[in-house]
Amino acid sequence: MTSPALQTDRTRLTPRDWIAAGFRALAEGGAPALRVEPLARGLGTSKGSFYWHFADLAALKAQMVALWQRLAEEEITASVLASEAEGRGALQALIGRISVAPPAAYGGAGVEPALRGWARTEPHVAQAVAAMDARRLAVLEGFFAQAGHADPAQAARLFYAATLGLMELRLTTGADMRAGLEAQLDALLP
Amino acid sequence: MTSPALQTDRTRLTPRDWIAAGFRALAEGGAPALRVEPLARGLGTSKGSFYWHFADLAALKAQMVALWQRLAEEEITASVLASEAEGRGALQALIGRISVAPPAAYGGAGVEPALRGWARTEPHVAQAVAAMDARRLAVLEGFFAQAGHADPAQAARLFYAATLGLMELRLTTGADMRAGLEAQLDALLP
DNA sequence: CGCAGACCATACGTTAGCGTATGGACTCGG
DNA sequence: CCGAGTCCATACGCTAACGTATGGTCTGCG
Repeated sequence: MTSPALQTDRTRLTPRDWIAAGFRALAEGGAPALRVEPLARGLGTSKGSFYWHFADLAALKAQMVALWQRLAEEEITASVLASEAEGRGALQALIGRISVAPPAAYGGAGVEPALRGWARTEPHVAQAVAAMDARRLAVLEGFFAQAGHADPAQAARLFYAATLGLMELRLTTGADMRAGLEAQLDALLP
Repeated sequence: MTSPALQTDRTRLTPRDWIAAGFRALAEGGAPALRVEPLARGLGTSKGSFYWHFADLAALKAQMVALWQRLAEEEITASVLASEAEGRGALQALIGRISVAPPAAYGGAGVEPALRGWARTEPHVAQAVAAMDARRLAVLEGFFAQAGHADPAQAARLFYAATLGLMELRLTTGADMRAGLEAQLDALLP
């Protein structure tokens, strides 16, 4: 990457460090864990650092949402481009991407559900999530149409709903994401 | 019902009133909205009343979780009993129950997603949700087995995941719960 | 070397909420 | 009518966090 020091160099912090810490806290403890002083303690620093890099807590939250939107959007375009395959092959490629826990270094696997929970309290986040849902559904619908499904919109809704649900179930029961998605695809594309 | 005054009689409050208010707040603003003084303001009273009926905030939360467990369990047994039909008929009856927003007067439609979000921060809730997931999956598996599905466990997982996902999507896009569930059933039982 | 700016620590003042304590008010049986 | 119990209001001390203000430290550049 182009960043000189991607993680902490033990002394100076960058805004990205705070954002990464924010995603970790979000995945761990949900939206109420996004507080300045606990984050600072977690990073072994003080809030003086935080308020140097950010105007206030809302600024960090806004940047987190913006980053999530960028990453999720990149996931979509990457999926579209990577799947030169037509029809079913594209969907299987997509499954590979989804089941591998997208955001990786930032956040991790639990970010998406936590962010959806966060959306319940902050309208700004709710709007971002709603927009992303619509976006993803549109792409999925295209895939299912290519694959020759009779009702691509319905199939997209079901596939996406199952994806969200399996994410949830991975947290309570330890459901296997990939196997579930493949089975769902088999059910929808007989 | 057997309750003498189910809602407020404008002066005296009961524990159930506080619990109902708690579910409304939970559905509205998520777990962080479960605070004593805001709840009191919402009920037009003071926290003196709250601490008369409950030892502390944890007590209210515990009773809320307990009540949710009872109601959800009743939903399950009602579903099992109500569906004297075998196989597919039982599942269709179940869809009718699910899509109608179970908890009704308490809470409402948004309670389940909010509670799942709440589970992320409080282990007590997480355990209750995990147990309920396992319980529901077991019942669903039985239904799919009766309906003659080849892999009832997988089908149950997918149907339940789709249900959870459609709940989520109802909040962002205004997805139609019942139609989605019926379509999912068609996909799983060809 | 020495200063300027970037970065962080600390000490405030303020707010929101928790739980307690204490003193009403209202009700009902005697 | 009156006391006992039920239910609520208010005031208090406490804590955690917010955002500000101010000073300290380090680093590179001139």
